Amino acid sequence: MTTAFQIAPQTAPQIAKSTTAPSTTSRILVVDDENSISDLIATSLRFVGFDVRSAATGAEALRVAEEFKPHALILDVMLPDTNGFDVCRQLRIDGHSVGVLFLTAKDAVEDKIQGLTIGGDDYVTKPFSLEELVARLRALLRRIGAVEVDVDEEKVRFADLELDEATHEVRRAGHMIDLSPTEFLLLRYLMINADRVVSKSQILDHVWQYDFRGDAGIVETYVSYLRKKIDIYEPALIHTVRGVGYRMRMPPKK
Amino acid sequence: MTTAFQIAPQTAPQIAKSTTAPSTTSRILVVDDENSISDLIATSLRFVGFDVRSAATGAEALRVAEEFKPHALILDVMLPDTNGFDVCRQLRIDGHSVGVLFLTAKDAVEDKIQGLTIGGDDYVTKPFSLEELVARLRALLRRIGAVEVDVDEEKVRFADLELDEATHEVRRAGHMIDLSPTEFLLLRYLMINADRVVSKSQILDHVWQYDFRGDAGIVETYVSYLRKKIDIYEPALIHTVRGVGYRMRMPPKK
DNA sequence: TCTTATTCTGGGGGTTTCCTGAGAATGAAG
DNA sequence: CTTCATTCTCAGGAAACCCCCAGAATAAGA
Repeated sequence: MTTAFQIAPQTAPQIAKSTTAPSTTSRILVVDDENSISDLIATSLRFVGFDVRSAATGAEALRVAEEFKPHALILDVMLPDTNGFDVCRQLRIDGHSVGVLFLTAKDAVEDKIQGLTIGGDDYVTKPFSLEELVARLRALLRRIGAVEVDVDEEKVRFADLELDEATHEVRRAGHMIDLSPTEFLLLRYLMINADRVVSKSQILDHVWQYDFRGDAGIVETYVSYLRKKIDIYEPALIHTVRGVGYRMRMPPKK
Repeated sequence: MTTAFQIAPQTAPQIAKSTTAPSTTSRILVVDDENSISDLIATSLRFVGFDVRSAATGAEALRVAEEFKPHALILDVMLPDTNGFDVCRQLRIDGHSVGVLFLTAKDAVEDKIQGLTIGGDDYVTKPFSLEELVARLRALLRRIGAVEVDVDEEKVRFADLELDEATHEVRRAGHMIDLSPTEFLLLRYLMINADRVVSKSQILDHVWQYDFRGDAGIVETYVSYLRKKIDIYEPALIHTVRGVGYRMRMPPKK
């Protein structure tokens, strides 16, 4: 038997964006010395509607920030010249009021990740999934007030489905539905791209960690999980487009 | 330690409060020669809604105070040029009526600290936790009348829980509950962020001393303690959001 | 209809996360 | 010094989670 190893292209774009695109385009500065990572992030963020610049070193970051005036930084704590904390400190001394989303290795020493959540900041461990990164970035921007949002805007809706990004709650027709983190991200991705077909590769690229090497079969499994939780109600919203992917939509009235 | 969706620490309730009482945001001057400390404090205070400036020496503090006219100082007693007491004395000679929150090492000489509280001042020993620092600062501002508050505002409430900041008393449905200091801070943090998910990292960063080197497991332990004291009553209010953090809320209806 | 590719789903194993109890360290109080 | 409260560490077990597999079901094409 043949198992298809699908390593989807990292540039796979998130198609629909107009729905959640920020009203004012926020400027984001990505700082990471690994080009593959910063490109991945930058490309993805651009697609989602952000204004993005990147830097590979702390010094460069400060230079770019000076004239770019970003609303937020995505900042690797491990940099060739300095560490992320010093960059952050220097920036704030210089009077920039930026939010910082730190990138840290999963196994980072405890004392390295101390105090990262102070001042509205947050951190994400590598490897991450793009969906998660973007979600956290949005939350950060809201928190520091870089973009103004009314309470209702923290929710994603489709049909009688309602997904609250702040509380991680999902309801269908008012019923609370309990989802695991991965299920939550998957559902969110489907809802954001509602009425569009998304391929399994796309889903893999956005919902799973960027170093995930398994095959796309896992997506089937998780779609199955989701259906058992949200499509036990009528009508079914998750539809498969054979040979192409999945699509969330209201069933066509026959 | 894991990923965590992160929602605003103290911002929401803070903002909510500021609509009711403090007509003017209080100005705070932070004086400490250790950059990491003063940054930590400044960042945190700014986020909570204060107007903050910092200084690294006594001389600089006096200079900045001259034009900044702070309502309160957070002042390290150990400074490179002088000590905090002299700075304080000088300030008052110059006619400023400020409250002072001294920062002192744990093993500071007792008699130096004696009598600090007479002028409405207070002190906090290093290392401290941000929750405690902010709580003490607020108390100080209230005491010196920099902000006017009605009595009821010293209490934090959620559901049938009531936490009195002034007396350190906690009640659930009228029953007095006895909490240790750490338990109290933890509960307070959870209540202030009620209805939001807070990660273990956030809790660690805010409730524990900034130099704590243990792992986040201790948060689990303390949540466990808290539950045994406050969630023996129905309904349970502390909920865990697996892979994300904890959340205080009324159980979902139905 | 028959064949084949594709998708669905239940089951199982390995891992992670969480909860809790027990006991050691610390520090304050008597 | 002794006692007690508090804090912290550690470890076992339970539960949740994630991933893969393999057979069943389904749709498409011959």
